[in-house]
Amino acid sequence: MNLEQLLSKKVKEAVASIYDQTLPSVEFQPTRKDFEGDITVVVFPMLRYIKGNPVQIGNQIGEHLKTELDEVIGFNVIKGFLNLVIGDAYYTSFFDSIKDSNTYGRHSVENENAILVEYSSPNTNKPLHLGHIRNNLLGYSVAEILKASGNKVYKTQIINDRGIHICKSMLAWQIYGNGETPEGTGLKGDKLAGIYYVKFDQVYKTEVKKLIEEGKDKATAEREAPMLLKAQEMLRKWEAGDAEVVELWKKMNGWVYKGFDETYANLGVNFDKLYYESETYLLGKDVIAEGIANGIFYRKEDGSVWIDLTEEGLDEKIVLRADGTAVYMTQDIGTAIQRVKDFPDIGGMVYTVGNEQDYHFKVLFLILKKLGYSWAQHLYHLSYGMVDLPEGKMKSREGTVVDADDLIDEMTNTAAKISQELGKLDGYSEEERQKLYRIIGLGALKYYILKVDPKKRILFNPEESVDFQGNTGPFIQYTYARIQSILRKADLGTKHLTDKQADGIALHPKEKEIIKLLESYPETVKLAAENYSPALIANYTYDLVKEFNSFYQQVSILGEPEEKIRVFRVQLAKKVGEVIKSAFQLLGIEVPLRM
RNA sequence: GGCCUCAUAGUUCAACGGAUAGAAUAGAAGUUUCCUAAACUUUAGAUCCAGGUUCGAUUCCUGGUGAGGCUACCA
Repeated sequence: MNLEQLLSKKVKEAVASIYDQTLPSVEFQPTRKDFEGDITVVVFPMLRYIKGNPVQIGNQIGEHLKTELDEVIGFNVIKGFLNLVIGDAYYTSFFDSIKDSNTYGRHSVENENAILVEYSSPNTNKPLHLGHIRNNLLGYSVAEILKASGNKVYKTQIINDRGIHICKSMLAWQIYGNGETPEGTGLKGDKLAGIYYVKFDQVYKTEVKKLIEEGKDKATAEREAPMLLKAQEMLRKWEAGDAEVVELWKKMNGWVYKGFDETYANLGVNFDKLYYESETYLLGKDVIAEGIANGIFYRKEDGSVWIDLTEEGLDEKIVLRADGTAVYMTQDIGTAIQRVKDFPDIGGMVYTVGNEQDYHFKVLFLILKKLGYSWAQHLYHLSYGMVDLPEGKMKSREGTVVDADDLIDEMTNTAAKISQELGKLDGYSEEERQKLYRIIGLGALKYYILKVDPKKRILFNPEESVDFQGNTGPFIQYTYARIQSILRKADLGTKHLTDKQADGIALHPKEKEIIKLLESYPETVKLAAENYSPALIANYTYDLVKEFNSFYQQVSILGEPEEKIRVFRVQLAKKVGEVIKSAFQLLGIEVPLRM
């Protein structure tokens, strides 16, 4: 039983014995810094059950707690807030109970059902960009947080490897590529494909312009440009299984996958299972037939199939075209069901997709619920805001994108520059340095993106880039590195304090704050999982680090004359380091031994 | 037009309906014989507007204003 549960029980007892009333719950909050005390009971909500003056009630409950519990050594009441002072002994013995745990903050698997987390899901016609980075970081981190809070997780992505947009880059390469290959040009495969996607658009636009000059109206010109007609022809051939087209498709996709794999490796994300749209795009049609039989869907006169969601406040939505081919929705219904066939223990799914698709997922989830799948109750759209540049929206066709690989390199270079200016890495080999620059550069980028609430848009200014000071990844990494330095010098060896020995220590106020923060870590992980929010973990870690830095500045850890206190402080520093590392793992950020 | 999201110091972010709205940056002023100064300390500065709900509203509701998104037999 933790402190809050214990206090909650005792407060209820107090209310029962003094006022003969039953409280359903007790509200706590950490005591504000400017008041004396460690944990605060909010009396106001009790007024619904107990008539009286909040100050008086607070005093009576406080008196009761003080006599009943050794942990509570004092209290004061201000307005409706009962501030409890908790003795050092509680914190030292709590710390003793967690200091040797290797898995502190990670909850053991308690849910039989697994959660499938989908993220990334790129098109295979162009390289990954900044928007994908946000998607990948969010998806990966949420998967890690769900794991840490006691869920089995499958990470997946669906690769959009078919369709007209894929044919566009294939076609442009076929016409203008002169047989270029990644090996021949030295370009990453995804970059090469991306070049021809842009090329298609240029040629297409020129053609459209020419047609308009020849007197066609805009819509007709856009529809009849030869380049587009050729791409459509290519798609028909692909769907018919034309050997030449399929081979080209395989070749170019192969290049792109290789390029993506490199970017994923650099970014530190991975997947347990891949789905390819080319293999799943026909799924879902049989479900539509079933749904028609059940009266969930209906067929219009032209043969197209729809669902009426007006009762739920939404529109009517098409689920199958008049010609019997699938739409996006059909496929998504089909793949969701397929995933549960592949992994029967799936009890829920998380879709990491940008907020422009909010409506789509609302509809998708509703349809799956109507179809009666039990897991449909636990679907979550991890929706995130766009990453904007100062000039506005990124447009891949116009080449105004921030490329993922370029950005990672740029961050690494900035880290190297700052690091060299500070000149702390004497004695490190070039290889070790490069590795460290990468850890720091990526740490800055990842933290910068993950600390923001996913819903909100991010304005990304490549010039100003990302900070390395203040509430940033490197700041936290730096603190971690300093702790490691302390541990190297402390040579703790076999020295350990027992519960009893530690009990005699008078805690520095900052130490108490640090232990309180450590105490709240497991709860923070749970909360982050419930809210699918890496930002909570990021901000928690920052609080912990800030508190530790402030402590570190005020007292000497290794220089403390009294052995007992020195050992305790080193152990505390060690634990802070472990929690930083653990929390950063949940964000997918590495932590350096030195920097 | 309809629907959805967002709006907090100059800037970037916080705040289960709780106390005097927290940080960071940029500004001003300090702290290195000592465990890593990528640090620490001090200082000034903000809830888009108008109503409502209640002991209490940045948070919930209504109406505005501003920004973005969705509103395809595209994915």
